[in-house]
Amino acid sequence: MKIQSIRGVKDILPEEIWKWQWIESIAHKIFSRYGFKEIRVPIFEDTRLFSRSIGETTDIVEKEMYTFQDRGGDSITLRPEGTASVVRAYIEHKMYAPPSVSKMFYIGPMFRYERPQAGRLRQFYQIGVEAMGSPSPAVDVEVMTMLIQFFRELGLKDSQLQINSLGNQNCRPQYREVLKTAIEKHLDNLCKNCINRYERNPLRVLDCKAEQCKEIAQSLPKMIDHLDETSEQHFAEVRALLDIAKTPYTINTNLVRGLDYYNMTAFEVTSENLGAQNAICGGGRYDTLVEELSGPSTPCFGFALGLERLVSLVPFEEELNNNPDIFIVCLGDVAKIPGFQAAHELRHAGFKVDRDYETGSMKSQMRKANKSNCRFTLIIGENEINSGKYILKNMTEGDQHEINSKSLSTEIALQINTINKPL
RNA sequence: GUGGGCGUAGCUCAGCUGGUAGAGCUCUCGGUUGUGGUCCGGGCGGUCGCGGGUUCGAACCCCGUCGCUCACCCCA
Repeated sequence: MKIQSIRGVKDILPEEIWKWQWIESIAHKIFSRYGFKEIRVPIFEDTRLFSRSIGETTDIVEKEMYTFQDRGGDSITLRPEGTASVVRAYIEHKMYAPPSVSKMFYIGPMFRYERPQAGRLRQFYQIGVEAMGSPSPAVDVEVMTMLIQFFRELGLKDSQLQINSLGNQNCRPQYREVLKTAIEKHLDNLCKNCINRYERNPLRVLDCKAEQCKEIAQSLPKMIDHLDETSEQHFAEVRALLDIAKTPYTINTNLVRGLDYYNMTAFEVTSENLGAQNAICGGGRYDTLVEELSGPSTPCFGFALGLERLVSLVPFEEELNNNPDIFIVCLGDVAKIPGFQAAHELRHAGFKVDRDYETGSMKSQMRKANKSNCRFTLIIGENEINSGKYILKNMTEGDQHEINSKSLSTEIALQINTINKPL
């Protein structure tokens, strides 16, 4: 029986891995400008870490986690998101000790048991950013601005930053009640899901996609009209700083995050070119999570973005594929050893070298050289071996030169530098 | 968990009201000595997802099954 990959997972093949590597390198570059350093945390954790942080009654915890018992009988879960692990590590390593803010990012796979669809896999990759230790709105704005700069650097055009405020423990419970009473009047006209949400998580009614609910949601009281003084002040400063940074955004009063730990600033970046799963990035402030996981009171701000979705949006221009500098063509058995030696020498001299391991006709080997997208082909045959002069062919121009086989790498470097731009 | 669409060559797909399978691309070989890309010519390649059923006959109709995909839910 042929074994194939598990439902909802994907191989990232060599021919497209450069896209991922490129995006990741830009992330490193931009994030480091803002003082963020990478952290690598385990992909599985004590199940309780996620149920406590994400929220017992969220869909993720209730029905989407890959949870199993290990051989010691402990309940283990493949991480469905990254923030919980970073917070756990932050507490475990007492990273709150130094007086500065801890700024970290991570890149890696997450796991959720859902039905796969466009832009949604069971194993998917996220880049996440966490700034831990400051309540300042400047942190919110720096992180969001960093994100926008990252997207710009990637060449993304159609993405849109939406922000909202979710208030804090002070004002949100009150708002929740206000909202429930308001929804109650419309119960007959809401979709089935929203009737359910009314009880469990009334804020979710606000971002329902059903037409009849959208209309009703417009008329419902807004969180931002029920903020307490602290939240109100914070939200105002966030907007002011976004303006100063000239970071474009829109306020979406119906924006709600799906994880329980968010408060105050919440945001999403969406794109129309993604299909139904149009959120490319989501995040916000989570000021109480560290405390809830038994750490010291630590206000934080963070986001996570979906790499598969990002890869599908980035307008990759030139192929940054790792093509060989030189492809070696060997003619006949006499050229086998000299070809091997040439490849060896050139690689040690720092060239990217590939070759054909079979000794086919020259035509077929030249075809392979062409397909490899190499810049030069080194031809070694009986004549070349006898004369001690190999042939170096420029594959873009078509011209060729003799190269002394005794000083291959230095002569090739010279040739290449004089007739073409340096490798 | 619920619904829609789809499984035919390595890839993208065609195949009429049932008559035992086709194209393009790729690959491969060649177009006189040892030179790629373009062009021209030849060739390789498919138990039509799998299992049943109807039929003289099934890629096509029916049932089941597996897989993929999109959407709902939820989320990145």
